[in-house]
Amino acid sequence: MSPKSMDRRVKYTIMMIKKSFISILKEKPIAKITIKQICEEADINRATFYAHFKDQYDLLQQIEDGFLEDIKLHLASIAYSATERESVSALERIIGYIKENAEVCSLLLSDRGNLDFHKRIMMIAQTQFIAELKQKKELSAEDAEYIFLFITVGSVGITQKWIVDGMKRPAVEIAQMIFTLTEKVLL
Amino acid sequence: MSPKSMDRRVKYTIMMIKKSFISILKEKPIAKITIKQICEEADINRATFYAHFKDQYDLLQQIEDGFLEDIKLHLASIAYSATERESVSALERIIGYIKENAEVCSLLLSDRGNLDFHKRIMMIAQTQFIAELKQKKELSAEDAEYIFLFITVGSVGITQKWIVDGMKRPAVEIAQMIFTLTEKVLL
DNA sequence: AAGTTATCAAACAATGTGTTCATTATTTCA
DNA sequence: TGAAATAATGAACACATTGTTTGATAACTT
Repeated sequence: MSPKSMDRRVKYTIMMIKKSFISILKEKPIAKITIKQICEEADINRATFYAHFKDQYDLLQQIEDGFLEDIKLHLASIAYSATERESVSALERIIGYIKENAEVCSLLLSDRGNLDFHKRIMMIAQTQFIAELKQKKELSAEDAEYIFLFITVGSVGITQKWIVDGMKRPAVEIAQMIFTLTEKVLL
Repeated sequence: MSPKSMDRRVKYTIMMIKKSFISILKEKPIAKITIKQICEEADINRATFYAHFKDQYDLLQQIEDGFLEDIKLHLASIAYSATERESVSALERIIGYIKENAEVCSLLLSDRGNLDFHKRIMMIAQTQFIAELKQKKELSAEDAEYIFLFITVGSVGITQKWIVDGMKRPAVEIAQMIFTLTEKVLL
């Protein structure tokens, strides 16, 4: 279902529903949001909602998926990075993209979204970077997983704090910080 | 409201409700759990539920709070630890306690519970440990916060994975791993 | 044993859910 | 452009959950 091949009506409907949902999500946790409310705010029939989404959670999931799709595209243009400069740059790109879409991101990455989404974003940037280091160092598969997890989740934590604090620092700085901490752990 | 001062009936009611809730939480996410279902499984009147809890989320919150209370007690017996051995031991204690109460913990710390709860547990063990290192190193307050966050959230990630993997490794090993990674970051 | 307090069953209006169906509006493409 | 295809709509529906209130009953405390 690429947005290109969609009927214009469908595009409009989905756009309005997502917009409405995001707007409501700013005010209350997802558990308190009703389908009815989403539809009223979007001025979309409730039956139409059910034609596209199962419930609020399915809707959130789809928003997140679309987001990751975008991020992947942003990264696709970057060649596989072997040097530090390139790694940091990849991280910076992602973090910069997050800043551009601050409104939605700060929602999805705040307490509102779910932790899995955080992880997925960070893993995109680091997976290949970590893969190399698995080889370089002589780590058991399981140990490597634990360390990988430590780094990934920690990085997510940092990004989240940065967002909550209003994204005042430049993205490069955060990217550099994550990279440095990662290196230390892998020393 | 310490459990000591409670009417026996109240103790019983709350016990049954929590038990029922935990049991249901194994099968479905909290959002899909209804008050009615909790009460039926607990054989408690619905009106009685509302006398004690606002909703499922309030109930979960209270379960988590009780849990943290327990953990704090477990730690209270440990003197302020300055050496590595003592720090690791403190971590091991917590992780060991988690293992003892595996059933509930694996729920609260899995995707089911919320991230804040993870953080709160780990912070208990590390707060004072980190405090020292803020002084030793010359870090700006903000930088220290970011690094602290990286470590805390990363540690939570490791513990979570350990639980999900069935807690096969001994608790000391995980404690040692967290300590080592923490030290590396702070190097 | 008497007084206090928690739980209970039953009932209630209010609200949301998920689905169906005929009707209307928009889009697609031949 | 005009016909066929498709999507959105409004209304209605049975059903479930919610949160609250009532007076009666049972258990606890002192």
